[in-house]
Amino acid sequence: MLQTQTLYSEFSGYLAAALDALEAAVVLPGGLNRGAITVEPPRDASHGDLSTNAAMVLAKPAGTNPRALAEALVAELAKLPAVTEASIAGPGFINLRLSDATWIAELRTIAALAASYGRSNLGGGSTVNVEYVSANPTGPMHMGHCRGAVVGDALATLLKWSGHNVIREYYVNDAGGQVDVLARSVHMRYREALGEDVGEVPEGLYPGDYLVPVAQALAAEFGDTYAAAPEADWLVLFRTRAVAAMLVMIKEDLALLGIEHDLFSSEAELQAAGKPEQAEAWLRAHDLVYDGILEAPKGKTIEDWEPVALPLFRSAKFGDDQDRPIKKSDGKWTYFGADLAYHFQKAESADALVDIWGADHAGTVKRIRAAVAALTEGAGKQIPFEVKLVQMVQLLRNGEPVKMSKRSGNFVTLADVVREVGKDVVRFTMLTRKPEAQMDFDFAKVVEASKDNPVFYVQYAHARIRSTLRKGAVEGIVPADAALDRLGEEELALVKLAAQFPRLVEAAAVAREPHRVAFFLYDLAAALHSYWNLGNDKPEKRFIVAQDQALSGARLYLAAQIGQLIRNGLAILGVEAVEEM
RNA sequence: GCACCCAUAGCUCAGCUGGAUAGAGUGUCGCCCUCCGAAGGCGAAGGUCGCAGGUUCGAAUCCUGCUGGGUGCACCA
Repeated sequence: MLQTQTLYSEFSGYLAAALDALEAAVVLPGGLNRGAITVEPPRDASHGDLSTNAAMVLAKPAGTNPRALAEALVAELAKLPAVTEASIAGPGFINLRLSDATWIAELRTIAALAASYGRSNLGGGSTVNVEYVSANPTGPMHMGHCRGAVVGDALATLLKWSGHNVIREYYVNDAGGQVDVLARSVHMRYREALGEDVGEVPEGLYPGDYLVPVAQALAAEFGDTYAAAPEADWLVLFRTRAVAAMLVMIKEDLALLGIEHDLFSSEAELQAAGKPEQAEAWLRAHDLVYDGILEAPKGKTIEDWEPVALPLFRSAKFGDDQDRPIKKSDGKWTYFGADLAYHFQKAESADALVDIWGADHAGTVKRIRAAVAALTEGAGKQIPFEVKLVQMVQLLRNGEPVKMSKRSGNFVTLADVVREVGKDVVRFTMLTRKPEAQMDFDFAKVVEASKDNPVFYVQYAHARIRSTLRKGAVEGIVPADAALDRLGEEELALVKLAAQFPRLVEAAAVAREPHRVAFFLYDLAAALHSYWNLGNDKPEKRFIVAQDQALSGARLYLAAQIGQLIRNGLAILGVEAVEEM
């Protein structure tokens, strides 16, 4: 069940009709651009329930002044049955106050749509490919991957709620030099498993113990066949086995976070299928790839640097520092060379591409965007391609930085952190900051179960609602919609906040910013707690009022819908709504 | 040297893609437990939105230039 009409979009329609009426009456010239018109709640609730800037936006092109136009619009809008008051404020804002019945109707809508309230058809079923995580298959996930994983996953769900078909994709870099290093590392462990004393793990190999079981399995299966054999005999086999084992581990780590991808795309398979060659041929034919000399990198001295001729992509034409090689001097594809073909492949089965990358890859955004734009345009369909850069997370423990170093093998694994603080805390915390801002993740603060901690604050609001409903049930009072007209100002304030959820979800999806949902939930929880606390001093404001079954039923109905809304928001974020705390 | 991100209350951060008197938590100060949950509640103080220009009815938000912090700058991934 999809919700296509929200209260706000409904009023946008009414506004458009009012403008049409003014055009028909020749108060307003036809053909004005209405794109900048908004219908939203005023920042200050005392101004009313809805506000529009239409008069200010249209006054100038219409050759009139905002107040005059606003007066004409107010006259039209005041005719709507849902509008109890229409007024002009400030430079020409039109503020509308809506009848209680309108809000009560919205409350019923929440109840009717339940777990679908907030879904929309904004995306019109178009397919968005969201690529996230894509960690190299050389070891378990570490905390450096965590933020991108959570943000990507929440974004994917958010886009689904907004009416997109979503492909969650993981790009497996199983073709580069680092997986050869992985294979060699496993070979060392393999010799160790056969009884050889390998001593200290040599510099340049992965030292992690997690390779031991892979090596043991190879030793059990093949004995000492490859112990003294030349690398060419075992490299592919060991690499394949190791990558497969690493992917199993990675999927387990992701499962701890509640993340499951639809598609794992292999770089090796992409290359085997000749995709990079096809891309290169097209780019060469359009003079976007040429054989040239790679310039020396600037601002950084490299001892053994010497000029080499390589096939270069003209990324400098698109704002990059210099043109970038798509092949290495040994004839193999560079990461970039394979990656542009990979994105072109993704574009074949999607209407839009979104990549979630760590900020350390920011320098490669321009070249890949330029290459993808050229390739998809060349193929006759322009596919929007966005890269969302997720900034670094600094891990702290009681204010002290926790060191992360993959090379040394003693990095902080994602699994350890999830086991220590829990999936919900990790996910919610990662979503309480806009992705492009750096963040600290302090173990001590994050597990603190108090109001300081947004996760618990939101979950507590839900638990409180559930416990109240349980208590009501014990006393024979259940949510009922018979006396909703008895809900007063304080109760309807909750409904008004709740009613913003659909437009918030849409805006968050358009901006690709799932963190907005987290902040909305925090606000909603605050409003719920605040209403609750009215009951501390005024027993007549409690959800359950002993002498008044009808009123209690109505309030429990409201509570039930707020609870539903919290569940919906948490579902987008991938966080559990708890029954009790 | 260049590119990208960030800069908002003492601290940690929001600010709905240009709207009205810039918000929340925390900290500080003052009150409040016989209570459907006090790990709480109510209230107060606290701001040159880094700086300087520009765009327009209107700027924390957009543009330009600075300052400060972060990240990255071989054919690595």
